[in-house]
Amino acid sequence: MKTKSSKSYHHGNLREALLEAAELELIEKGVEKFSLRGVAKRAGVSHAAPAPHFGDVTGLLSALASISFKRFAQAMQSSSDAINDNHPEEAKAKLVAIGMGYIKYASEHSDMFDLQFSSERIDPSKALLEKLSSNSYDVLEAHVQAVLKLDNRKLEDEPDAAPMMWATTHGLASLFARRKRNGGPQGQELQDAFERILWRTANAI
Amino acid sequence: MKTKSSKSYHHGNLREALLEAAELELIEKGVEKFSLRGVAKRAGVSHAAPAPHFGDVTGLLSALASISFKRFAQAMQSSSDAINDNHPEEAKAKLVAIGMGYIKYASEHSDMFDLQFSSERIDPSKALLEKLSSNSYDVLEAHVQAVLKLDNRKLEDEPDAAPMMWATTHGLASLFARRKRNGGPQGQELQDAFERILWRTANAI
DNA sequence: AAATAATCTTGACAATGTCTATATTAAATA
DNA sequence: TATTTAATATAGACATTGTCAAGATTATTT
Repeated sequence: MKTKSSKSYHHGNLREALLEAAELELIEKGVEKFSLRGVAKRAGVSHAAPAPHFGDVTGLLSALASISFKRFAQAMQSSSDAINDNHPEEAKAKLVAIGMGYIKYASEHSDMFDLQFSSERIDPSKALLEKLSSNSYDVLEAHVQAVLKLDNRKLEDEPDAAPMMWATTHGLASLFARRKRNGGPQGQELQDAFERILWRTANAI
Repeated sequence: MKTKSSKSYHHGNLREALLEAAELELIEKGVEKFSLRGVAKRAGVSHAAPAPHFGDVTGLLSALASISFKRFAQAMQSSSDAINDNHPEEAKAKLVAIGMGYIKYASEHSDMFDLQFSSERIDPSKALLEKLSSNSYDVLEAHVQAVLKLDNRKLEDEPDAAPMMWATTHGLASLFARRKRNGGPQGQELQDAFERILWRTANAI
């Protein structure tokens, strides 16, 4: 088992090291100023070392976006799990929690979030990316389904319900992430407003 | 009055010519691959000619984003104006039309829309940009106000109403624009679904 | 042990944004 | 009108970037 500090010609764990370096690069420089050479420098390898692992810069960023999608879905799920099971309005509360987890992830990891949803530097047709992207949607859709079930309704009866919830949540998240990036306000009142809006939307589906 | 085809050293109307060239460049290359030198080439001037007019590439793109914001607000307004004044639910129908205009602009001019809302290549603190951005929001807010007035409510009583409508509309628009960019479906059924969702949201404020 | 494949380095190339110096023309001023 | 001043555009240079090709080094397989 090779360690990362080994000075051998072969790194031994370069793929993961590059992904870690890429995340730092993304956080510090942002999506647009993200540089492949900068990543290589961070990892202490030559500028062409990433090629065998990721091809071009799009390949590296797509792999990073895949990681972000995994964490994203996980953040939503754990936000939902934090709702107590004997909550008076459990289903809706969990759906709102999903939305708040969505927003929280977007604001705390705005660069990764941008990479997922609004970057031309990734290739969405990469199989893994498409799958993980739809996984995230499925998490939310499952919670919408649970809410519909309260009234004995099904997803097929209400094809607009999940897209509506997704759109509102995504709109809040991306507008908030943008505002945060531009130095706008981001206090608790705003979070409270988001939660109220999500509740209203959950009640309207 | 100089014509654009004049071969004089001074262009005479370079600022506007560069903005037109920049829009073409943006449409053909996208935000990320947008090149200042490419714009200069299109306009038939040297690569450093844009500098006196816009400073750097951020200056040019910010100016272009300002133009887009103007058209954006105008598209929403004219979409609202197209609703007949004796529509049975005039106020809500106009609000929904605003949303549909929003979505239509995002899908028909997705590159300009991206530039407005999700690009690190513009400087949002440019005075004109901030003003035009809030103008767009004001158009929607005014329509929300008209809807609230139906029940003798005021904007101050319902601080969440306009943000909720904005978020849902923006979410639909940006998710749809992304899907379109990635070659996803974009049929009439989708437009109908958007309209139903906007109606639901308008009824929930 | 030898052959093959994967990994990494080095060097090169074109493209890009921006800076400086300079040329040309327009506008202001005397 | 003549001259000065400012604005506008060009040309050249520079550092940075992504990608490619050739070769060196090491793992892996045969």
